[in-house]
Amino acid sequence: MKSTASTSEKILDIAQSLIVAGGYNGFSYADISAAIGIRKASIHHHFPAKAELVAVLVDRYTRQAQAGLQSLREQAASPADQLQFYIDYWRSCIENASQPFCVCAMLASEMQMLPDEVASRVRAHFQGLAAWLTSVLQAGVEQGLFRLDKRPEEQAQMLMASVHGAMLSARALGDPGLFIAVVGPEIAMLRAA
Amino acid sequence: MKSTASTSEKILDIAQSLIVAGGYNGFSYADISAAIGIRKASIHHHFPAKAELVAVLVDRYTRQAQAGLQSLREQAASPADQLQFYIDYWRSCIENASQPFCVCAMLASEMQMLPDEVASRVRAHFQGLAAWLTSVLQAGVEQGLFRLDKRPEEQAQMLMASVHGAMLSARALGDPGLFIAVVGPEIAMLRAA
DNA sequence: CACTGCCTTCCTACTAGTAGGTAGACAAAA
DNA sequence: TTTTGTCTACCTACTAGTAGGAAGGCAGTG
Repeated sequence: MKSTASTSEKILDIAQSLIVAGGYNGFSYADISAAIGIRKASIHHHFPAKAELVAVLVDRYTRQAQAGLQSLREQAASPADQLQFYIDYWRSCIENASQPFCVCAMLASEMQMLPDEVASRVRAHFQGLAAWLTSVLQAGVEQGLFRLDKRPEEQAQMLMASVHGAMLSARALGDPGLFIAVVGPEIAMLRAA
Repeated sequence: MKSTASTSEKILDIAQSLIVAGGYNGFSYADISAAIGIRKASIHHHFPAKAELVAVLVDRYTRQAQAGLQSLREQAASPADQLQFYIDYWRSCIENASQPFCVCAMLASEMQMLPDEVASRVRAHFQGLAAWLTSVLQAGVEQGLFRLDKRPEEQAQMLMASVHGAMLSARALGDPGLFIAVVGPEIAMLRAA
């Protein structure tokens, strides 16, 4: 089962796991170099500048996320299920301590000192996610599954903040159960009585 | 209105605002040096190592926070008010965009790569805060003000995660209103009907 | 077929600048 | 006089980034 990923993809994979662990300033080209056995200069060949590397990385991440959300909307029967699958995805990531922690949740906390080209992409990711959540909530309301206190856009923002906040808290305190303890009641409240 | 703070305190003040903006790896002795007009070496006189500086900083922050929470418990009449004042403190900080963003919320997201002496202190801060929240919730239950779904310890952890998560989200998305939108319903739910 | 030239990928070797940290001199205060 | 705080001057390790070349694949051309 050899790795068939291209070098650029391997670089992005390693960079992503390093960012998830330590943020934008928490890794260097030397770290990537050591991790995949390639010289620093070769990384610069693929990604001339660090900001560009991370920008491409966030683009890739957003693309994957959007594809996942899209297929979720096509496969899951009801808006309630779609929302539940979304939450469950992160819950299992956190419980298994599997790396795919949300790279944008991490970068978001460093927003203030991110290069513009990165910061704008992180914001774009959140916009895309909020749009998906909004449409799911909207559909749920129309089908009589959800009952919202506020406008779907606002409710989507709140849900997103809860999910990412809970994700950070659960990891920081080393208590995976915290994620579902925070997010669970939040989505339970959306359900129509 | 001259500053009467000692050099060490000025160093800690600047360091704190720098950490809040960019995290542990987001600032250097040179940054502090430039900000308060003192040489790098002089900072090393006060704080030999960076990890030590931040450890002292977190200690100071925790001490201040505990003092604030203590006086809150003495002054505010009911547990419900105490909780409300706590939330309001952060809400006003975020809405005024005044710097006193929680330095531990920031450091928590970098937990994995913090020096041990810093990480343990950040955890200690959260433990202390959780203890305060637990006792407030407990008192509220005894006075018939709150009705909790879970044990007070758990509920306190959840509340803490929500507050810090909402804080990070509100700042990242540049939407201060998000803080109260996320935290508000959370505490409303605690209230006995 | 061989030859040429281009392109991709990776390399060694380097740069300028910054990181955290140290040694020792000096002045003022205790 | 010892202590405290600051300085200049320096160190080593590491940062992102560059220059230039070697090796191989892959056209197209004779």
